[in-house]
Amino acid sequence: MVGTKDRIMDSTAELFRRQGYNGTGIKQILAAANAPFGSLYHFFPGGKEDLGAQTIRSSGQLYMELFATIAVQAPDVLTAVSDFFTGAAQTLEETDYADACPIATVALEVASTNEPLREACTEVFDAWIGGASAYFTAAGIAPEKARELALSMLCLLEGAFIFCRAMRSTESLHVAGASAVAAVREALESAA
Amino acid sequence: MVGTKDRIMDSTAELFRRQGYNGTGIKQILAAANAPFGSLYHFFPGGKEDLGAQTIRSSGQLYMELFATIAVQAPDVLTAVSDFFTGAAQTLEETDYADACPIATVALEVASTNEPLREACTEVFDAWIGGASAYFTAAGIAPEKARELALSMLCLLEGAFIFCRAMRSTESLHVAGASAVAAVREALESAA
DNA sequence: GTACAATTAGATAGATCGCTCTAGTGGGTG
DNA sequence: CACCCACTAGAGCGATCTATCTAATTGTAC
Repeated sequence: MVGTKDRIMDSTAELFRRQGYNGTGIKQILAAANAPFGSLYHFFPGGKEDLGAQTIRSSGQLYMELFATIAVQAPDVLTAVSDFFTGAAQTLEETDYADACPIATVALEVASTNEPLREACTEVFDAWIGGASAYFTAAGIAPEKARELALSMLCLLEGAFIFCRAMRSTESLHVAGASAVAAVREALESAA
Repeated sequence: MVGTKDRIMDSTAELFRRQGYNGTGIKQILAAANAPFGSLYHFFPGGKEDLGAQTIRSSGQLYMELFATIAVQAPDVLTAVSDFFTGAAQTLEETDYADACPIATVALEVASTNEPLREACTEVFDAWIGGASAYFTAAGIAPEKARELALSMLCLLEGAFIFCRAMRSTESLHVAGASAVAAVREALESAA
C-alpha cells in the first residue's frame, strides 16, 4: 500500500504541472490524494511551501530518470534524443495537452516571488543540465560543447512545451526535436 | 495623459510576467496602476478574465513589435536574431531576472484551466510564429523551412527564459541565442 | 446652466485561501 | 493491560480573493 505522504506528493505533482503552484489549493490536493487534512501538516510542517519544495525536487528527479530510461533503451544518442521528444509529444496528446514539464509552470511562477521554491527549481535544472551534459560527454563530445548542447536541447524542449500546451498541437515538439537531433548529430560529427 | 484603462493594462502586463495570472490579485493591479477599484469593472466588464485576455493580446503584440524594431535596425538576419537574444539577456539582468516573456507564465497556467485565456495565448503565439516565418522567408528561406526555423528559435527563446529566471543566470539565453543563430546561418547557406 | 453619460470611489458580500487547533483513532511495544 | 507515538479527522480562524452594489464626481454637448 502506498503511504499517505506519497499519495499527497503524487497528487501535488500532477496538479502543479497542470495548474501551477498558485492555481492549486491545498484542499484540492488533499481531495485528489484522498488524504485527511491533518496529515498534510504532519508530513509537511512547513505547509504548502514545504510540500511544494519537496514535490519540485521529487518530480524533477523522476523526470530525469525518465530520460535515463529512454537513453538506456535507445541504440544510440541520436535515437535517444529523438525518442525523448517523440515520447513527450505522445504523452501530451494522451493527456489532452496537460502533462508536459513537471516543474516549468511552477518555476516561472516562483522565480521572482518565492526564494525557497526558486532554489528547488534551480537544483532540479542543474541536475538536468549536468545529467544531459554527462550523457553527451560519454558519447564523445567535449565537455564544454556537451554542456551547450544539453542546454540547447532542454531549452528547445521546455519552449516547445509552452507552445504545444497553449496551442494544443504537437508541432513545435516535433520541430524542436528534429532541431535538437540535428544539433547533436553535428556535434558528434565534429567530434569524430 | 495616459488613460486609466491603459495604466491598468500596463500594470497588469508587468505583474503577469513576474507572478503569473493566479499570483496576481486585482487589488495589487489597481494599486500599482493607481486606479480606482470601480474603474476595473467599468473598462473590463468581464472582470479579471476579461482584463487578462486583453492584456495577453496587447503585450503579446507589443513583444512582436519589439522584435520587428530590432530586426529593422540590424544590418542582416543573423545580427537581428543575435541582437534579440542579447537584448533579452540584458533586460533580464537589468530587471533582476524578472522581465522575460510577457505571457509564458500565464500561458502555462491557463493552458489546461481557462479556455478563453488559452485562446488568447494561442493567437499571440500564432502571430509570433507567422511574423518570424515571414521574416525568414523574406530573407530567402523556403516557407516550410522558415516556419520550422521560427518555431525552433521561439522554443529556444522561451525555454531559455525559464532556465534564466529560475537559475538567475543568462547562460542559457546566450547559448540558446548562439544555437538559434547557427540554425539560421545553415538555413541561409542552404538557400543560397 | 442643465442634462446626460462616463468615470471614480469605496463599502461590502460571499467564497475560498492557507493554516492552527484540539480531539480522537489505531497499532505496536514495554 | 497500559502506554505511547504516528497518524487521522475536521471545525474554525483570520486573511484574502473576485465581484457587486450604490453613490458621488467629472467631463461634455446642447
